[in-house]
Amino acid sequence: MKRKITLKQIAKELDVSISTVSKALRNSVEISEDTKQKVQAFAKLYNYRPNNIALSLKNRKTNTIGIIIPEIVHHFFSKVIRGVELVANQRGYNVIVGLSNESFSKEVINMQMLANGSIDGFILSISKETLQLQDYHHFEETISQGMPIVMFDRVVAEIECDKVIIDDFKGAKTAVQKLIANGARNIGLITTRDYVSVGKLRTQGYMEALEEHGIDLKSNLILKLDDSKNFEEDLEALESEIRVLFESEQKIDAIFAVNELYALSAMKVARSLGRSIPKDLQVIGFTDGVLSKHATPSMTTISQHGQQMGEKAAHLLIDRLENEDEEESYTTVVISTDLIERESTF
Amino acid sequence: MKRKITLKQIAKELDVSISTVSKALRNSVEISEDTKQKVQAFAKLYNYRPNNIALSLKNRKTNTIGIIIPEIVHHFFSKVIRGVELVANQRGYNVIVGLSNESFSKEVINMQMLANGSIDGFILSISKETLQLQDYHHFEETISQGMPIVMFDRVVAEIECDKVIIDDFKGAKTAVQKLIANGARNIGLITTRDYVSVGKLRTQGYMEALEEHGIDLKSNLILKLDDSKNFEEDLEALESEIRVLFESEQKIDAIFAVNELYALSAMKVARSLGRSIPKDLQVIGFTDGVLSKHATPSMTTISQHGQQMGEKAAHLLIDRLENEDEEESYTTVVISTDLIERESTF
DNA sequence: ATTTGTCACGAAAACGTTTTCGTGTTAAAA
DNA sequence: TTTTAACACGAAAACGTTTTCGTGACAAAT
Repeated sequence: MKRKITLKQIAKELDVSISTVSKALRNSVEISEDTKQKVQAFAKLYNYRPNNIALSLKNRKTNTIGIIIPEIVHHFFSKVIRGVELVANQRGYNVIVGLSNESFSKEVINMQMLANGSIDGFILSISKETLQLQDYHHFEETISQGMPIVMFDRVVAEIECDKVIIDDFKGAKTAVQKLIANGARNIGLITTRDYVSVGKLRTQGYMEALEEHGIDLKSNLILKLDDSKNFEEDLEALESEIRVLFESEQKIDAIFAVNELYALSAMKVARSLGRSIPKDLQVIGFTDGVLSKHATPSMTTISQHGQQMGEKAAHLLIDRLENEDEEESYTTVVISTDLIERESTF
Repeated sequence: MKRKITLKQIAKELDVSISTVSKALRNSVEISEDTKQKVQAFAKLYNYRPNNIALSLKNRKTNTIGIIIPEIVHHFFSKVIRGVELVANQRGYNVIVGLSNESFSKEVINMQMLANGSIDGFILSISKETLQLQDYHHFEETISQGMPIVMFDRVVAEIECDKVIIDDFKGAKTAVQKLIANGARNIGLITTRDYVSVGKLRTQGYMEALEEHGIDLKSNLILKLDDSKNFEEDLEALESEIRVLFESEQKIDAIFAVNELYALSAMKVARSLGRSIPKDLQVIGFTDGVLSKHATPSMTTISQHGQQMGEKAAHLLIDRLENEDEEESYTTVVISTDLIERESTF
């Protein structure tokens, strides 16, 4: 139950000044070999470690980065955290997490809690509610106080900062092109309402792929779901919406879904309607998830490379932190997606 | 790019002392109404917030808790984090995460990084390697320095601290009892080697359930997998081990698996061998996961209630932090498991 | 004998707070 | 008029570091 030992205690014990102890421990030339040895031995014995908080205060630098995400129980986001933690640790930083739970106010509060000196910079992905409200003042405020932000995945053009995204447009287009190449002509799209930028871009990718192949866009084949509903908790609702799509559009021969759950549910519903996958219906999802991999049949997906995004975001942030002044220009890094072919397509 | 404003700056600007500003902001009776108003208005205008680091140093309290887990890309652990974050935030604490990646040395290093003043206490689940090495000196050291630890899920009797666990023994027993009640008599067990405590307990629960029903334990029905292999990356290996079990023990009519992946793979292999679920084979897994829920057929499981564990752990830790002195007795909280019946059993 | 220089160390400031303890001013009580 | 009390505020210490700038002792150079 002994408290951690401090410089002051070592100094008193050895009958030298605090400064001498500090210098001795950092091997300063100002201190005689004798004293150094004495101090270092004592410090080792008592397992002295400099107090981080004191250092943070003195250096005005915490060596800690804050990450704010909408949800942690989510394969993609936890992969991002893993990436961030990995490079943060490598480069001597800690990671402190805040969850916005997709709520604007929790996002704001969490940022305020951390922005008061606890961290040196943010890595974040914007909550759905914030995207809907389009209220970004907390980001602007943070940045104007000299605290850098790196946004990933869900970003927004209005805020100038470093960003790490995937090419949602191109990824979606690739997926749909694949379906077309495999012979599909009536490709359904299961997507969300448009306020989340990534959903919008994926929808556009879908449309462009169709157009390039001279396939008319049929709005009946597009199912726009209200993403504010928590379908994870109410699979019934999700599946019944999808069922309606399949029943009213019998000729659908492929599905592109903007996330894993939608794609999986589409497979499930299709099978329950007696359609076999991929023979009668090919499916591609957009995700990084575990469901696609372990589903039966396993699902072809567009991978998001969450960990890589996290790593890149961390590097961007730390680079900026450690090159004060430097160039003021912000970069947007695009992580390329991959088409992971599995059993739900030919 | 203006730095955050400090008490000192406000004081200079308003031509009063730092103490006056501090007191005015905290509504001290020592300060006249006039001055209070003036100071508070100014502070509001410049969006003053006390610097957390300075407060931490002064109060010798960071209001931050550290959580060390073996892996974040894992449904159970991310649910625990969510629980921890939830109550931590409610009670005014931040959460800083460290990942041990199942490695002893990373666990030690991570704890050292955080123990030097960055946090007030730990919540952690022990890495596999640490459990194997049985080297717990870093926990003892941390505790002896007056920093409380709460362990969850993977705990160890040697260390005295608060713990949050589930009743692995009883959960497993319940699962097997259910299978027996459903008519199964040749129940296979898919488990891990014994060094991870939870695996051992679940295995014991399996055995006791059999014994109570007078069913002989046949060691041929038990598949012990080497958990150091990363089966998530090598499904083939996992499935082929399970296939061997099924092929050599044709009479198996039920499977109890100690985690989600094993259970799911068992279902997959069984189906590929032409057996239908649950008619020919019933399956119960032990988990909190998303795979069980979304599998086809969906899987009956013993739930671990990860979020609840996280919440409880956070409460235990914060209670201890805020009731210094108090009772020195440590408690072990057992979170009850539930049998979640789905389609893989009758 | 005086100056110069090196050596080894200590004092103090600074980071941003909170809090204890004065202290000068004014009004009320003796 | 003198003592007391309330009032409103400031100085300073403390939390644990690092770093700048002295400074006293002693040896070498003049």
